[in-house]
Amino acid sequence: MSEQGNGKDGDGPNANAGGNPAEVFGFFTEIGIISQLSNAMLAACLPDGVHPSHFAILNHLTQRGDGRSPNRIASAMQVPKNTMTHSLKVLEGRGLIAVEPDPDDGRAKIVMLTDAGRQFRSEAIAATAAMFGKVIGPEQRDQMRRMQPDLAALRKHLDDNRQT
Amino acid sequence: MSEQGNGKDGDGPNANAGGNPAEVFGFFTEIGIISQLSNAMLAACLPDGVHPSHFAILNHLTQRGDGRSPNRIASAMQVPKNTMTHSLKVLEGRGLIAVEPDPDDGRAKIVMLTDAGRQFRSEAIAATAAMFGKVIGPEQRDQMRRMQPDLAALRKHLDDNRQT
DNA sequence: TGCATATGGTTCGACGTAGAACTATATAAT
DNA sequence: ATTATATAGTTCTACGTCGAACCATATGCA
Repeated sequence: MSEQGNGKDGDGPNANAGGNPAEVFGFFTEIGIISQLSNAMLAACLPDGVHPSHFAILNHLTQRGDGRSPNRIASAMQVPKNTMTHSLKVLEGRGLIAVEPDPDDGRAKIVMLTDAGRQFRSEAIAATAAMFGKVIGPEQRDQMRRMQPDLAALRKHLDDNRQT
Repeated sequence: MSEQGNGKDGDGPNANAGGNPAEVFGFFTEIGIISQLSNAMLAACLPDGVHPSHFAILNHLTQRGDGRSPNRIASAMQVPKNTMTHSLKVLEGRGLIAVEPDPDDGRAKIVMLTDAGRQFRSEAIAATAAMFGKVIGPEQRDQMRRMQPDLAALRKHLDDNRQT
């Protein structure tokens, strides 16, 4: 983002706290743009009414295993539970998941992947990989590999220290 | 995201196109999470009804200069122009910008920052910098600095090669 | 047992985002 | 000059997201 870089605008008592705030600001801006672009690429690979956030749920269930409660899924994806209620209704309506009552807890439910859901995810991943293959070359892959450790560490730090 | 990493699911004809697609997928997932977290931090610093996207517009006008058309701002931020119409109406309603007709083009308008808008942005930046200062330490700053060149290069590449 | 509190999920209302259709002005072609 | 086309903005509608209020069940405590 590049901010002013002259230290003129954010000058509170301890505005830059041991570093240039514009640097941090710019970094997150860059991150946001990449996130937006990659998300758009993913969205372009998904059919009709399936949003990237829906795909992320299928992905999560495949990797971490299904049979979990909506609430657990919601906190794993860091969205409020009412949002999860809505998203699960969409996925259920398309037959990609099945939502059943939890036999051990009268309040809770259990989310199961259907065969259609698993197949849908596989096809979406294939389509996405194909598209990425057109845009991501060896140079980009190297960049990603270089950033990966710092990126993961930063993500973890932010995740642990978030005040929400 | 870590995908399977066994190359079992996305195996179309040329599924991995010279690299592991799960690697790319995981990278973007990490990026998405960081974007979400940093955005949440920013949102927490903004008052009542001002969304990060609104703040981004003020920021853009400050850095790139005001007096531009809504359409130019929209394409710079990569949102559709109807979204920009809505966002500008919010900012105008709060007195942070002024929208005037373009004297040179009967169709177009011109967006100007107001003094209140400039001041609002300064205060928001100060608040954000303060919050970042609490969460971002020297180690994180080093990580960001290390990633910065690759990140910028990747962003530019994706930006140039997007099919939208 | 009975009551307070916590937790899982849903409903409601508000808002940001975006595609499609529309109006108005500008530009190009004939 | 007239007509076709492109561009700037708006409106309409639909959808994802989320805070707040709400209901039902579960748990802790007296």
